[in-house]
Amino acid sequence: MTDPRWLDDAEQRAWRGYVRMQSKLNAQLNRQLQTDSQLSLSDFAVLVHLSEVPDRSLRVSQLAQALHWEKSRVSHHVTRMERRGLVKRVECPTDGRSAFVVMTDCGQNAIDAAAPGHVDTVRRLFIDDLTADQLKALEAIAGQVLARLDDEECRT
Amino acid sequence: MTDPRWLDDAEQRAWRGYVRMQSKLNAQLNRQLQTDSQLSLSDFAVLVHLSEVPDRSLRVSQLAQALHWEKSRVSHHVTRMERRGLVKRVECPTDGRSAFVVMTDCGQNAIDAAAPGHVDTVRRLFIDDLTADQLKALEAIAGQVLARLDDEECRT
DNA sequence: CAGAGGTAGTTGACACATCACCTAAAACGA
DNA sequence: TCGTTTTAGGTGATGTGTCAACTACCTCTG
Repeated sequence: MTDPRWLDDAEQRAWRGYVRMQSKLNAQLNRQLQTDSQLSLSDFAVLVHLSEVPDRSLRVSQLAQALHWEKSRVSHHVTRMERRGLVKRVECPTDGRSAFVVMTDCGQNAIDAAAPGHVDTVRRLFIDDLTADQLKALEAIAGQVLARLDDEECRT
Repeated sequence: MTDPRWLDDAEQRAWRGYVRMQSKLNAQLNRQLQTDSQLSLSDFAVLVHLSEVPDRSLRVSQLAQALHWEKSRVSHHVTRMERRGLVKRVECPTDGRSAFVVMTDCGQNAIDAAAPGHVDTVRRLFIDDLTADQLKALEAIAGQVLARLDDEECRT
């Protein structure tokens, strides 16, 4: 490692601001969803993906891909959600290794009940404070950084 | 809850991009720090704050305030870091309730060793891909959103 | 100086994430 | 067809984060 290029002032401010925003925003969104709907952001993400798909059913690996989660994370999370009746596992008849994750009616109700409050919170805490230009800037930043992250990931 | 205002296309793109960037970036930064230096981002944050302070020592509540963490989180984390010898607890002689968290030499070495690689990763994955304007935009966004978040928090 | 109330910190229970490893069922090639 | 490899998914251990409840100590007021 050659002499590191420390962050200059502007970089420092941007980075620390971003980190702090990110962590607080996450915490608040989680808290709102949890207290108002007894769901975590992760539960919500899983349910969203299942609700957007025919039969409300995806294989574990598809879910992992859609969510950009590791399969083990999906598996653990599905186990917990299954315990609460939000989803259930169904074995695949044609491939003995495979398992479907199916959203139950209870899961559907949960997300229907949670979605409006969640969107509202996302707006209140984030979207509605930003101008159209800022949204565009953010989208661009996310795009660039994600490209870099994906790139880096492949290289591994 | 009146009819929710769902996100329009641009908002959707910005929001989803941000969420995804945020989660992947976090994961990668954590992974790099972990594999190269056996530290988590949280460990790193604690050590940074301790290293910037006289005696490398802060009371738990000061640490909590500096990091914007709950005191319970600090307590748990300090326990884990203490187990690894990165910090130690010292009772306060003047206030029997209080405890100091002091960075050990081992902790100092750990952060000295970790910092260059971490900054480098932050640059590679994030900062260096962004223009000065983008950094300024990001700082502004973070500022606005944080103001809103703090505001919301007080209100509670 | 008693005791009411606040403050500093810890603890236990639980949810979450990651890692390394494991099992079983395909798929495939000699 | 047999044995190897790949693929789908699950498991256990460990570290992390949150909440609610708790202990011990300080402080302040009558």
